[in-house]
Amino acid sequence: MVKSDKERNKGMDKVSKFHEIFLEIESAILNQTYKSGELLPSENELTKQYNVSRETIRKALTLLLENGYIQKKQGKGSIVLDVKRFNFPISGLTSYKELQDSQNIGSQTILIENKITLIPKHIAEFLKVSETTKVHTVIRARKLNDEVVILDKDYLLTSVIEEIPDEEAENSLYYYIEHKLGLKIGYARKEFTVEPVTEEDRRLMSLHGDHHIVVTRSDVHLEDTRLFQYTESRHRLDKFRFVDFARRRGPQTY
Amino acid sequence: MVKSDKERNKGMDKVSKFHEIFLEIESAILNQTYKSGELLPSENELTKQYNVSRETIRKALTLLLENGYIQKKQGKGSIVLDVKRFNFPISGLTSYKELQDSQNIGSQTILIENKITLIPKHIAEFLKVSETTKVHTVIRARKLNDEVVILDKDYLLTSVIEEIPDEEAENSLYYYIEHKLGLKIGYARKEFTVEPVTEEDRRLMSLHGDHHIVVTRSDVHLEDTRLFQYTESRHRLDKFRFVDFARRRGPQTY
DNA sequence: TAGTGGTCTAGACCACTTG
DNA sequence: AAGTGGTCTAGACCACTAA
Repeated sequence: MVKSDKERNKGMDKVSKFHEIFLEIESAILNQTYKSGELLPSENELTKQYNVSRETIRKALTLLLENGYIQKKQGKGSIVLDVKRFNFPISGLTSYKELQDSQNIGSQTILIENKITLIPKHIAEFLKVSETTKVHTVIRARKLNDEVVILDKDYLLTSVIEEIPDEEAENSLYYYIEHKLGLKIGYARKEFTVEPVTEEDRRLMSLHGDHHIVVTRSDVHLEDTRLFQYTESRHRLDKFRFVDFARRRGPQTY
Repeated sequence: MVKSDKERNKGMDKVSKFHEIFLEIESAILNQTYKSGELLPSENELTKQYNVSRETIRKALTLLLENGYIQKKQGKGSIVLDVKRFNFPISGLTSYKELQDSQNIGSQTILIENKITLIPKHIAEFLKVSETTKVHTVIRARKLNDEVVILDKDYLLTSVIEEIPDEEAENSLYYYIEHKLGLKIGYARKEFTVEPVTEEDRRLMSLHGDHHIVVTRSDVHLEDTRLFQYTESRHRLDKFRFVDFARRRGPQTY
């Protein structure tokens, strides 16, 4: 018996037509079925190919646009951009483990600490939560070629996430949260700065006499806007790289 | 005589209904007319208020969502996020001058160089353009409290931009390009790294014995996808800060 | 169950590009 | 003039939330 779409996609994440079409065209661009510099089929053409309405095609194209795959031009068409040169999207919300997997970098995670504590005072202030809030404090060192180049310090609210097994912390927190707990991650605010190294950095990381370190801080929220995580990720200067695709939001008003 | 919308908006940038509605609601959020944590009126309600169709309201809300103003929740409504804490959008494509204006920081720009040259070899390779390409080389130092903390090196293709008066370079290149030349900036790819300081950095900037510097490189394209600018912006470590709003694109496929 | 947002449609008109 | 993308509509059905 043939399963209906709904049955087949039970528990899946996105089953909308426009998202499916987005994924198909994305693959075709990564495949080079559609080559950089060329035009995609017109919206009317895609409407016929996929047998959907034009607005549905347009939603799919909007996703491609936002993710830097195409540029649209009125009267002309949708031009495929050169996506090969920046084929790993470090931008957006992506965890360390996901990055490693997508880039196949030989690396290793060492779990240094995983315990429940009161939230550190300065973090409570930053997040504007009570100082009596309890959090899982998870500290992990990321090794590359036997050197610790990244130190991740995560604080996860126990009110949202009850338990964190060591095995999960050694693998991927986001995988655990999304796939095992079934929570949906929504958005985050990130801040990048460069700061003097701390005594802890010197103790836990393989710093070659560096005096500074790149620090990224973020507060991560679920889709229902509940705050659940504060992250501080400390990167050795020579191993830090951040790539972003940015679209002009229209001329600013001066 | 009353002017029609089209006449009134001659040469303006966006006159679509959904964009107007976006701007109005954005102001209302910044005004605190809609307060953080509260719900916006429902889509049906907004449909009546603005006398437009629901899809038009939804386009406006999508803009608010992407810019971090709201979070939508099916069955619930659109929740206004706390936007005050991060009220300057460093993310996206924003020029130095625009940032200064929006933050009212007392600062000064010194034009060090503005001349037409052949494109430097390493940049030609990076951009995959011919080494015989001619560019405006614009080098500017950004002073803050009498210290040079940022060094901007811009290379603009003469094939797209014929002339750059010194006065414009001292003000804002983006303002000149968009408002005086009428070109439309589309998108850019940015890369952030930390690198050892060069002899030029030492000569032109007020470095206090720092050994490293934050470097952001980007290639900027027009809306019609033409490449027109390569930028290298060098920031003193203690003056660098980058803030980003990121939305999870849905669980990654492991 | 009523109200919310999420998706989708079929059609319309407009602005822009190219021949 | 023909084809492209940009905007907008009115209506439909679905999935989720809260009472």
